[in-house]
Amino acid sequence: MFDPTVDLKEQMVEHRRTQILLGAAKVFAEKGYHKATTKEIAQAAGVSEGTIYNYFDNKRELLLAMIELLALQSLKSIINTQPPADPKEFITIILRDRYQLAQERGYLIMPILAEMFTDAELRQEVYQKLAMPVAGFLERYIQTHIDSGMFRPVNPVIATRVFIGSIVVNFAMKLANLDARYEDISPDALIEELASLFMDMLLNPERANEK
Amino acid sequence: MFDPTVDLKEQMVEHRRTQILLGAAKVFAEKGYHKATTKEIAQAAGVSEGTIYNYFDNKRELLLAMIELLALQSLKSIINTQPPADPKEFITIILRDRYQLAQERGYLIMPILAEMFTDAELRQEVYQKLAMPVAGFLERYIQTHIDSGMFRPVNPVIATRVFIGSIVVNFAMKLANLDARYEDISPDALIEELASLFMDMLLNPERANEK
Amino acid sequence: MFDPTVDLKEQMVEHRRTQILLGAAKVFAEKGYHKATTKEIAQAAGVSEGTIYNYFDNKRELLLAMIELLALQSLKSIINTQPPADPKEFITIILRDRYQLAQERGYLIMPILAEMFTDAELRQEVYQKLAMPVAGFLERYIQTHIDSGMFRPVNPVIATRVFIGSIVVNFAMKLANLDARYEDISPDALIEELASLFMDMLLNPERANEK
Amino acid sequence: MFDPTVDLKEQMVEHRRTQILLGAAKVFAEKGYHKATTKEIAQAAGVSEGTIYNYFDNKRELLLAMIELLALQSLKSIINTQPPADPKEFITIILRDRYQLAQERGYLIMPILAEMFTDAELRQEVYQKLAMPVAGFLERYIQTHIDSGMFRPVNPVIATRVFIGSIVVNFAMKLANLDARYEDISPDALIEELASLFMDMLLNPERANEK
DNA sequence: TATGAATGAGATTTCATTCAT
DNA sequence: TATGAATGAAATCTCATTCAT
Repeated sequence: MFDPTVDLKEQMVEHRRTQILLGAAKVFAEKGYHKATTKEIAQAAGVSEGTIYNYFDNKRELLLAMIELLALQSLKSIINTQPPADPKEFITIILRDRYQLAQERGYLIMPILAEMFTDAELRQEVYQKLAMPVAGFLERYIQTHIDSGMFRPVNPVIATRVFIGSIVVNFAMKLANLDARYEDISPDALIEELASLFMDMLLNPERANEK
Repeated sequence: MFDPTVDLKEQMVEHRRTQILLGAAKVFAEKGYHKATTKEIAQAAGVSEGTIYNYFDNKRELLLAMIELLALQSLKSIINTQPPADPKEFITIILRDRYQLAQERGYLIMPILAEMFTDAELRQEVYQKLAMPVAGFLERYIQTHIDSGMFRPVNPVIATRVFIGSIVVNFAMKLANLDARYEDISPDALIEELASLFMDMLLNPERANEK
Repeated sequence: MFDPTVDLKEQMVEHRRTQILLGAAKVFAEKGYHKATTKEIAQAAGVSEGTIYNYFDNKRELLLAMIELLALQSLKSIINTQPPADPKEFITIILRDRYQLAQERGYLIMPILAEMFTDAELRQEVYQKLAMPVAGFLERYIQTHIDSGMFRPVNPVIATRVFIGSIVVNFAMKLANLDARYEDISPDALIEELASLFMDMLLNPERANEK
Repeated sequence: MFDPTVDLKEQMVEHRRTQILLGAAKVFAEKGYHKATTKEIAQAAGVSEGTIYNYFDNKRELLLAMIELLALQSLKSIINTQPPADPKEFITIILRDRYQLAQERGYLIMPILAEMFTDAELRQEVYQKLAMPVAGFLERYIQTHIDSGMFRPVNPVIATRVFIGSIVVNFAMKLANLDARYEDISPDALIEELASLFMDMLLNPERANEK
């Protein structure tokens, strides 16, 4: 039996969840998870405190649900890209994409990162859902190019984390206003420099001559 | 006039502060800053709750004081080292030293890192006191070797953050048991791989021939 | 648009505020402001501790709100009275009214008076809201009768405070069981004696002959 | 056996008590009894916290002891005065004396008065030791003059409290900066007005002619 | 289902008092 | 006797969660 009201209902529930989640994200970003109160979240989401508990078991579930939300947005862009043949060009595309994501959604990820350091379960969750999909994609890309002889025989797992750590720290520096010298580096210049460094790190010098 | 009791008293005060700080560090590491209660901290430190407030103005000061404690321990080893002539050897020494620090004092830094994402003032504090001293040292080292022609003309500020980001993420992976594949990589192998990657990234290929 | 629920809600809020305020008054009267705990106040008001803070920002606001409550009750009776022509009769009415107020609401004013000696802001508040309305009324009354020649040309500001000080101290003596001799003076006798004293103080002897 | 050291010791003990008491008075006056901490009192008195407890059982004893101190200073001047024959002159002397006392030692009496409203035992203590000696003296003075026919046959107990209440409230107004109009009344003018009011209240009009 | 007032456990912090030196 | 560090009970206030409407 086909019951269209079920779908409609599900849609409405999903819509409410997202509405609450976005309210929570806003407040988490401003105050951090612990200092955000459910009252503030309710206000930001435009619902009452009680309603939050109709859609989420407790405050922590809001944080966990935000991971899924982020994962969705984080992967959408990166995975579907058809990699260009030139690795530097590809890395530049990825850097641009991640920089944009950091700029637009950085506030969403900050409270999650903060809690990761304390909460082992959350750590697992974030690693599985947010980090691994991207990391795995990069690992495979590196491995492929090692096999083809274009990249040096580096450890792709480690090299991927070098890549991730480098961009996380550098983009954080650029966006957090902690070091005045980053103000003099344009986003494009930063991306170009990082891409160059990675290329020098990865490209097989023997093959480079062929080019 | 020489008054030895002043020194003695100061020593005792310092000792008590450290005792309380270590208790706080223990509980912060286990539960995170926000979920750590002053009652637990007092227990862990072996003092009463009231005593904490004879040495620190409030709970947050415990976190701030931990930064100083860490900064002291963090810098002691790295700065006083007389860099060997071979850059790879030098970087390996640094990596080994940081790995040991991460292993031994990682638990101290986790709650601080967590709060950094929420607390802008703490962010500044950590950057000034913990990050910059090490980063500045590396920046100067890189600059010197660029000037001598041994390193490529990279941006030393960015390259330093690549370095820091890479080791933070890789050491975190190794120590946090998040990815099973890191169990198969020995600390030495990890350090060797990272050193190699950095060398490839930094060494001037033209000068490399001279060697 | 007419929305009767707004009024209803406001009424309920007002009712709860009063309920809590009366609980606080009870405990303040018994123990004084500082020794009264929010736990006791909550019990006396029949609500939980948390509920107090849904209606008042902090403990001190309870004290401040009590001033308004008192001011309302204190003024209601005195101002609306149409003064009789005979001053002694009028003063007797006022004394009776104040005596009754002291008897019935004295416990409300004691903790406020106590805090006045410490808290400059409260002092201002009480003077503006409690003392001045009554004092101003008396001052004007005295001035009018000076102008008409019935009262001597006394300073009405000072005379009013003589009046107020006299009845505060005498009624306090009568009600506080501090001096056994006041037990032998009936309220009516006390009021009559005070009225006589004030009349002797204020009446113009030259006009008195006319009578 | 005569032992001069006992006296010396007692003197030193008395001196220390007074030293501590004056420190307490200072802090009580600034912050009120409840907000004054023993640490502050110790500092103000120039002793350690522990030492306070060698001379007083607890914080409250400091307040009780201050009553004795005040009683001593309060009575010294008033009782030993040989009353002049003219009542107005006498009352003026008393008013001047009390005004000076209020100015100089008002800060000592404020915290005591504050606690009186809460603490029944203190109320008794203050009434017996501070109020009654002065009140009794006035009562006897009034009674004597009633007997001699110079004063009306007023109730001396009540009239005395009228007197006390009047000067307490008026002097408080003058000294507390609560009412701007008191700034325009000089102390002498205030005393003169009060003396006149009391004379009108008390003097027997029949005898007044004799004068 | 939505509301938001009520709850009360629990957190931080203060401070009078004690007591070993 | 003087000290002042240590104590820990107790106080105020917050806030996630519940539940009657």
